[in-house]
Amino acid sequence: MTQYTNQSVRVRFAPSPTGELHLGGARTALFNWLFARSHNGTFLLRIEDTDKVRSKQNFVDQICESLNWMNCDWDEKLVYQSKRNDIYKKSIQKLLTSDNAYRCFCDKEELARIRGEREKAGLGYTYPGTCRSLTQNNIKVKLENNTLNVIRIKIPKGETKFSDSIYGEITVQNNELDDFIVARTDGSPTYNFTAVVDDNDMGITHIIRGEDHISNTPKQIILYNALGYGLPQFVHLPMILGPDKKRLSKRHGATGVQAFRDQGFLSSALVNYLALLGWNPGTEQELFRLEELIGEFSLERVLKKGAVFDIQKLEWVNQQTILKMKNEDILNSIHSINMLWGDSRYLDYLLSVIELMKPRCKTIIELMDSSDYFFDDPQEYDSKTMRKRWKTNEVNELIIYFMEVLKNIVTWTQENIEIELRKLSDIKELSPAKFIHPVRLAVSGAGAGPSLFHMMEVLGKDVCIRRLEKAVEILPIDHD
RNA sequence: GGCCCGUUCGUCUAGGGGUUAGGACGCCGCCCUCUCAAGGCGGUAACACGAGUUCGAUUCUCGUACGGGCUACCA
Repeated sequence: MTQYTNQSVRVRFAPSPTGELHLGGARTALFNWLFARSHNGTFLLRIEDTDKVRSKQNFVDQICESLNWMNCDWDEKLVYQSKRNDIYKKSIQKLLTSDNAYRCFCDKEELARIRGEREKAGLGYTYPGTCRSLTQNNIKVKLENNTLNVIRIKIPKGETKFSDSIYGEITVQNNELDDFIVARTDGSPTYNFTAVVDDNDMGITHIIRGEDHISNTPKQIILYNALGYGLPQFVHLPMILGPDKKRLSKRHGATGVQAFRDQGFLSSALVNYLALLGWNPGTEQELFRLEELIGEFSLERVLKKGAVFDIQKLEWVNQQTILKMKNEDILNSIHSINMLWGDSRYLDYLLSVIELMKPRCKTIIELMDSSDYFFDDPQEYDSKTMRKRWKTNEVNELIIYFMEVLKNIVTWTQENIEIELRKLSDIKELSPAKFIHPVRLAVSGAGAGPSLFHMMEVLGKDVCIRRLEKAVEILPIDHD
C-alpha cells in the first residue's frame, strides 16, 4: 500500500484551455482535490497551454469559474506552461547533451506517408530511428543548411514498468514505444515532456489523471529517468462514459460543468454524483456533503471500470440535495442563475414559495418554471384538467358559493380555508374534491401542485378571489 | 493491426471460494392523499463465455468473446 505519511501530498489538475471544463475533467479535478484535502495536502492548478493555436484565455477563466463553483479551490498560483519556455529549453538541451535525445531532420510528410502505408498494410508504426545515429558532422551540415528538425527522445532498450495505485503493475516493452518528439521544429516542447518537467518542478507526489493517460506513462517514466528525476506515484482514474460506453464527449450533448449549473443543478449535487462515479465509500451512503466526502474519500476504493454517466441519477441526487437545503440557500442558488427571480416580492413570500415547491422539482430551473403562478395570474388553464374538472356551468355555481365563503374568512390561514371548503362540500353534499380541483385550476392554472390550502394561504386572499372571479368568467371553455 | 486496460441487474455499485448475490437510480404495483411530488412498503432485473484449480467457483488461473484507451510536430 502506498505510504502517504512521509511526504506531504501535492497533486495537480492540469487542464488544457481548449474548451470549457467538462464532466470528465471535473471528476479528475474533484478526485485530486478530495485526495489533497483528505491528506492535508496541496492542490494545484496547471494550465497546459502549449498548443498556442487552440488555447484560449477565456477557457482558462471558464475552467477556474467552474472549479470555484464546485468549491474545488486550489492552492498557490496558477502555473501556465506558456510562461515556462526557458525552463523547457534548458531541459531539452540537457537531454541532448546527455545523449538521451537527438535531432531528427526527417521530412514530416515523408514520415506521414510511410506511416500511412504501414497502417494500410495492417502493420504497426514507430519512427524508424533514421536520425538516431547521425554523425556530429552530419548534424552540423544540416543545421548550417537550416534544415528543419525536431528533437526526439531516445527510447532505451528493455521494458518499463510501474505500479499504478488503481490498476496495479503495468509493464510495457520499450520497443513498442516510439522515439517520440519532445520539441517541435519551432523549438516548442510537447505534452509528454512538459508534463514531466512541470510535475517534477512542482513537486507533485501523486499524478491523478484519466485512464487515457496510462499509455503515456511509460513514455513519461523514460523522460523522468533521462532527466534524473525521482518518480511520483501514478494514479489513473477510470473514464466517464456516455450511454454508448464511449468516453463522454460533446457528442453526448451538453457535458460542460457550466451547462449543468445553467440547467439548475446544484454544485453540491453534481459533486456528490461525480464522486460516486468510479468510487464508493464501502457503505450504503450515497448522499454526501462536501466535508463528508473529504472524510470518506480514499483512492483504495476507486474502481477500474469506466462508469456510464446517468442523468436520471444525477437528477435524483439533485432533488435530494434541494430537499435537504435550507430555503434561504435554495434562494441564493436561484439568484445565482437568475438575479431577478421574485424580485418584486418580500423575502418571506419567496421562502414560502420555495418551501412549497421544493419537493416537487428535480432542478432549481424546474422550481422557477413551475412557480410562475405565485407571481402572475395564470394566463391559461391546463386543458386536460379543464376538461376533467371544469366541464359545465355547474362548477361555476359551486365556485361562486365558495368565493362568498372565502370573502368572509377573517384570518386567512390554510386551516380556515380548508374548514370552510369542507363545510361547504358537506352542505352541498358533494365530495371536497369537487371543489378542490376546480379551485386549484382557477388559482394556479395547473392540474397539479402543492396542497391547495397551503398554496392559497401563501397567495393571499385578494389574489385567490381575483383569480377565482376571472376563472368563473371564462370557464368552461368549449372544446370540440 | 499492435500495445495497454476492463467485464456483477438497463445504469451506478456492494460482495467475494459455500450468500435466498445486498443497496441505489429507473421502471411497475400498493399505501399515504385534495392533485402532483416527497415519504413508506413491495416487485422487476445481474455474476460475458469456455477450460483449469478445488469437495465446491460469480469470486483464483488461463484462454475466448465483447467493450474501451493509446498508437500526432493535440493535450
